[in-house]
Amino acid sequence: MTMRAYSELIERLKRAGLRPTRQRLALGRLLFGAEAAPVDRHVTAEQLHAEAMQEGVRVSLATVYNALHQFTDAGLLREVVVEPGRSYFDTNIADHHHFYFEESGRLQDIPGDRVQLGELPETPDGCNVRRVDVIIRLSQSE
Amino acid sequence: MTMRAYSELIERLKRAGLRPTRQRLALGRLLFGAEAAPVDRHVTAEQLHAEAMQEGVRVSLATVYNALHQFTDAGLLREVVVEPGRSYFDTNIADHHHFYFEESGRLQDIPGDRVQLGELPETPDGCNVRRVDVIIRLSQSE
DNA sequence: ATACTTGCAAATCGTTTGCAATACC
DNA sequence: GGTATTGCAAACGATTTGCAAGTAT
Repeated sequence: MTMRAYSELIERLKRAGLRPTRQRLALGRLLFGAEAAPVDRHVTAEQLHAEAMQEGVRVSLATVYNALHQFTDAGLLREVVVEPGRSYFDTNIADHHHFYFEESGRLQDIPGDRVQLGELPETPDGCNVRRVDVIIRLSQSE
Repeated sequence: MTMRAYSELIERLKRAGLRPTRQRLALGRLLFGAEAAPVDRHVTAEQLHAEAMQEGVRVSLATVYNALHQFTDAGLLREVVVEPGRSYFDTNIADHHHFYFEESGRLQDIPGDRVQLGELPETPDGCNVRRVDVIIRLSQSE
């Protein structure tokens, strides 16, 4: 990770009101760093924790959960629920949707402009749309 | 519940390869019976269990889970996941989508024809679409 | 008679919490 | 120094499992 990317990450955290601690920096690097940047990631807390451990970063699982939720609240991540009891955190925060591979449990992004939603029913009174999630569930055909 | 509806339920279960036991009949009645039929229901296992108990039907929670999954596998129900750690079972198995009220945790059906999906990206090789879920997340705007 | 179902209680899973020790500003 | 953050281990809620007892065919 370059010096520059590093200070950008620090800035990003500060702007979100989060102290740039060792743990948050390490997790942030894994999620948004140079290696990860071009790829959109869909990680569970457990996966990210394992990845950090593997790199020799000492972080507790509880802290990973904390960080993921704080990043999500700050708009740096988006949470996607596909199955009961499994939450993915998506590094792609642009408008987009998902393919879900039932066998492998993998998620794959679909750019927002590839799915057109027709006229939606008017939203019930006193409500506004927070988000529209489209999940296309796929299974092995053969 | 009428005699006729009752035997239809028995038939329905048998066709699904499920023995029409006391528990499955009671739960089936609550889900698909005359009282419930016109309304599309979105129940959690706990809710259905509570409802059964209230009616004086003795069923264990484990059996409710079993039945819900068996009904789902048989295509009598559809499972909808909106939040980590909460699964709804939907008695509406027609093509349709959902409003989700974040505050109350309530689901509301949207008829399938009220949402038009434009050209979807071609599905990856060797895969077919099992289902497309559209969830419109709403929050109180006050 | 046999195979399928059930209930119970314990186990499991992913996630959250309480709190003392620690790191950041 | 004061507040935010961390780690740990225990708590948690939802769901699942193992197994002995009960029920449908």
